[in-house]
Amino acid sequence: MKVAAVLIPLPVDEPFDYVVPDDMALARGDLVTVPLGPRQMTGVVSEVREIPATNRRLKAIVARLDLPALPAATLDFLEWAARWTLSPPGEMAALSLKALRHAPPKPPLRLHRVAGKAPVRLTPARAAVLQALDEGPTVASAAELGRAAGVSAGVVKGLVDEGVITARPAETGNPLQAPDPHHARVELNPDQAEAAGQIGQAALSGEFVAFLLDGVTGSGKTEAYLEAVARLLEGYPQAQALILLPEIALTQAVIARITARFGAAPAEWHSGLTGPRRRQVWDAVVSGHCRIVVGARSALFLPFPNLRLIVVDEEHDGSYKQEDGLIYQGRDLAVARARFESAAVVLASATPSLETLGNARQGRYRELRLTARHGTAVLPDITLLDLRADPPEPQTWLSPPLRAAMAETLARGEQTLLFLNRRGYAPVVLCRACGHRMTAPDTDSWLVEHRYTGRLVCHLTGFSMARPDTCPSCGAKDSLVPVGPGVERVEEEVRSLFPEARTTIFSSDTTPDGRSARDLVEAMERGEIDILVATQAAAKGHNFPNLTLVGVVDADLGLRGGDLRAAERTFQLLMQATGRAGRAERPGRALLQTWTPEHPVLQALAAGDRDSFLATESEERRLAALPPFGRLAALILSGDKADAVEKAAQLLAGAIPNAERLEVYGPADAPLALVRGRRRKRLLVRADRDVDIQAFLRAWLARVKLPSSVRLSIDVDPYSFL
DNA sequence: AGCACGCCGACT
DNA sequence: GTCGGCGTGCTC
Repeated sequence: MKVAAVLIPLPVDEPFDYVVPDDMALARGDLVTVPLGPRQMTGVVSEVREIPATNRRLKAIVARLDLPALPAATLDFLEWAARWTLSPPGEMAALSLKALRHAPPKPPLRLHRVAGKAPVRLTPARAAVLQALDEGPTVASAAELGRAAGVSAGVVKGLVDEGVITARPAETGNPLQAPDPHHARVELNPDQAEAAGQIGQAALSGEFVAFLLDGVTGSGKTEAYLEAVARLLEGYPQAQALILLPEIALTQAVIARITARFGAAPAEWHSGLTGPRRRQVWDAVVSGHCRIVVGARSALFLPFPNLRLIVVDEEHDGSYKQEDGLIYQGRDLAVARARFESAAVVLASATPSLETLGNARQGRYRELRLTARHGTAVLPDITLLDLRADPPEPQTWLSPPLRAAMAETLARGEQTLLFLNRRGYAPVVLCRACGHRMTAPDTDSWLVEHRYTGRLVCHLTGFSMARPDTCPSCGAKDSLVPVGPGVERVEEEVRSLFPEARTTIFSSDTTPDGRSARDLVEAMERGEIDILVATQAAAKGHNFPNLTLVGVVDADLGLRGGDLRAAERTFQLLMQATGRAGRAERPGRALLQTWTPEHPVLQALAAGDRDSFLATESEERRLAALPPFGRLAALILSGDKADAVEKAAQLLAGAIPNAERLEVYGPADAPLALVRGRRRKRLLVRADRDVDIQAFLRAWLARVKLPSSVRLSIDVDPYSFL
């Protein structure tokens, strides 16, 4: 008999076997409906094999879905990714199938008036519809025609039912326009042309090649990789390319540039899409019609049959790391996917991660450097402002030299960006009477005061509460005071210092979606804003020609707390933020306020010396045998009851297998020991680079049976140490 | 993940 | 004497 192993979205580590009905042709990658207890689920066939009739009673596959199978390389990749991240393979595979829950949008209708046929009752609404049809386009949905006539779709449907209007599905063909590689060629400088040539050729070769595309802000990385996409499509028109971006705010700008370059909009893929649109893009990708996809990290799981090029833009960006649910590093999976596809992959950044740089230096990635800055712009002059010498007045955050520089900039009619990577008004709220610090009721994190909403917010869980009048600890009235600055508080200070200036905040609270972010960016580009107070939402990707001063309010922020990548992240963020200044003809400068100007990260920034910073940081990691010179994995145990979590941690700690060149630390309280009412304990594994850390983890976990009241999540290559 | 089975408190 | 709490375990 024939049996199929089917991956279904369950937290189990193996596919389930089902009998293949005799009349069903089935192969690896096919999508099927299978019974699971009382339910039915959609799954992917991982394997079909012939076995002798067995006494194991297996259920049968219900149906093979009438959809293209997952391409072989896609499925190979998904199964590998599950093993790599120690995730259930069915759940990994399900990432590729999420769009199937929706039907694609209904095709528009071709609407015609039937000659000589009048409605039985000509109501005003019906007359409006007929008039709109006579005047307007004839290809539309019933709802669109109704909207044009100012009535509901029901009126249109009534007329169709009565035979006054005929409605046939319009032939739309490919809903996504085909990109034209010749549409709008751009002049490239020699560095860009060299990079585009190498990437394009690699993508055409059908072999796996990884590139680091390393170039300062404004050196034209986007043009270079778009030209590589153009060369690929010229040489191989059926090829598909995937461009990954760290966040939606950036996608609008890149999409506009792709549309301009290729004369057709690429397909977008991110969490903001509607279900039907997702399905439409999914269909177009799996059928091979869709050539260019621009998306967030989840686009990595789309079923491309012909993927030849993956670009990971801003590869150093922390948002490629997925932290909840399935835990993975999107940038690393992108490289793995390219390997399975025999495609080229480009990791692009002005401040590459140490991991990527290490891979380049070891010869695993080819290094392409863009050195020339666009136009006449130069990198800004970076100065450290020692707050010990020039402290701000009490309860203010801008030092006298920074204020003076802002005044000059304003007087010249140029723009200032004040950068502070802290949302809200104040990061901490204290009681003046008893010293109580406001925290979330079920989480070990401080509540951040937001004045715009008048609420205290937990940035970790989203919990919020109205600001109380009395201290919940001692009951004192009006004793709660905000401590420290967030962007809202800095904005308040700026408004009182420069009441005549046009001041705006840019943070995820004020611009929650791509559209509002784009509006704000455009207002900034048109010079309608004098002073922008921004979190990292504004740190990257935008070109503000009249911006000549960047003030970093707290350059020390992020260097505190000391996790593995603190220095690296701070360097990258500040480099991106200061890189905003002086992108057009005017020279820019950046002033960094700090209490520790001697810190190596800040010294490297002030010297504009990225390579020496990276060399120093890299050496420290090498000495400690930490990533990228060693490997890490975190095991987080969580549960409602502290004693159960503690016992499970002891159970795990007692079952550590022997291993060479590998150590286990902990168990210890996770840095945030209480999140959403759940206690958390953490164990950390460090291993040398060539140790198979996944095999070790599997062997370890096989030895213990954890109670179901405690949840274990495994993070191979943890980033956040929360 | 869902969903069922299974042992201990307050109700018709 | 039952209805229902969520702890434990299973789903091919």
